[in-house]
Amino acid sequence: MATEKKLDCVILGLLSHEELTGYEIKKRIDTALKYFWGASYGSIYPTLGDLVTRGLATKRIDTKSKRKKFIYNITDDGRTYLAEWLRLPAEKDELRYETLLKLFFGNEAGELQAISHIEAFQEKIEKELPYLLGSQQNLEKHIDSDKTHKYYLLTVKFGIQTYNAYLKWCKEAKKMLGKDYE
Amino acid sequence: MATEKKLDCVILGLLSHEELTGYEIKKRIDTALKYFWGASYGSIYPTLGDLVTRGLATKRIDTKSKRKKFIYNITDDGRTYLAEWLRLPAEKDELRYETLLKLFFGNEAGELQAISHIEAFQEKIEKELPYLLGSQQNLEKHIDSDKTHKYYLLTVKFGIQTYNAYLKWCKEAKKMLGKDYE
DNA sequence: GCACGCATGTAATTTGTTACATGATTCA
DNA sequence: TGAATCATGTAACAAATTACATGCGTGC
Repeated sequence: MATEKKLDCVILGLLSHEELTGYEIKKRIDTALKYFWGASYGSIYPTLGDLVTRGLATKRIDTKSKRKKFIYNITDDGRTYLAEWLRLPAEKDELRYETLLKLFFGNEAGELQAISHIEAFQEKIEKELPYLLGSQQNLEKHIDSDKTHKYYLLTVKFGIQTYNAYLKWCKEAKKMLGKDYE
Repeated sequence: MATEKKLDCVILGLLSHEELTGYEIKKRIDTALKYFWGASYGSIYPTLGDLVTRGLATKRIDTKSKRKKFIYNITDDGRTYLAEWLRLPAEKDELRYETLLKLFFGNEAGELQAISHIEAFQEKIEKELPYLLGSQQNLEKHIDSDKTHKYYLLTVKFGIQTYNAYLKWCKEAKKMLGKDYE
């Protein structure tokens, strides 16, 4: 992969808003960032250790809860590092859709198979869209309670806009493949 | 990465339509597949060697051209392997947009920086869209000359649909960040 | 004569996933 | 009591990028 690691910035970004455990970081990534970023425990915990070593975050044992857990905080150096990265232009926006790959080579497999790939894709989108719409509603309701909400909302709206475009394309594509009915 | 390698299928897919050299494969990926897939020489050549070892492709020296070059062909086993993969549902459609990441954490950097990220994104899209529109025109003109064209067109239309949605979002996003003017 | 595009490949390095390993707490 | 969720981490492995290394052909 070697495109320059961004997980450290992602984690610092999350920590810039609130202190979190590794487990909570994973949850944030799997919910709020889900539509445009991903990461596994196998990369989160080592990166967290790294950030502490580099002085960009601190780790402390939680005393309040009964469970053994470690709470991470961003340091001033961490904030500087994050700000620096945020200032730089985005290097890479990448889309990797296996569905499109299978469609591109669709002639080898025939129309029926192509249609079934499109329908599977469509179902996935239709299932996820309601969550995005829910997020939008929620964020719009509490837009003033926290300054970060506006930025979250921006990314949610991106998801909604593109998902609607996907659905429009699905219909068009099925029509092109001879599925006019229904 | 470990998500199960797909480059072998991508290459077989390209070879299913015509015989190609490694160099040409790279070019196809950088043009036709550009909007939803990518690969470098460092992965293409080793994979090509692999495919030959596994009997899914053959390699022969080109005698016609003056340059030293190797032409690859798909075998019957290769076609079977490709068909098998095409039949299976897509496992992963992934989007990784650094722009959205920077926007999500935008509160740390402020509105002006957020706007400049959006504008950079918008410019990139506006620059690429004409190529997609050109491809669309071309493919629609010659849709009947080759059965594969219909499938290529499908993916091009996907790109156009999503890029237009992106542009719509850019406007909306800038408005949300207080850039009403212009 | 020289720059650009054609053409092939390898090695080091990066980054990340998956699977494994472990164990506590909460709730039904 | 047993399942689900909370919680942390490591090790083996996979996949791909970047940088390096090399050299021919063509057109200006």
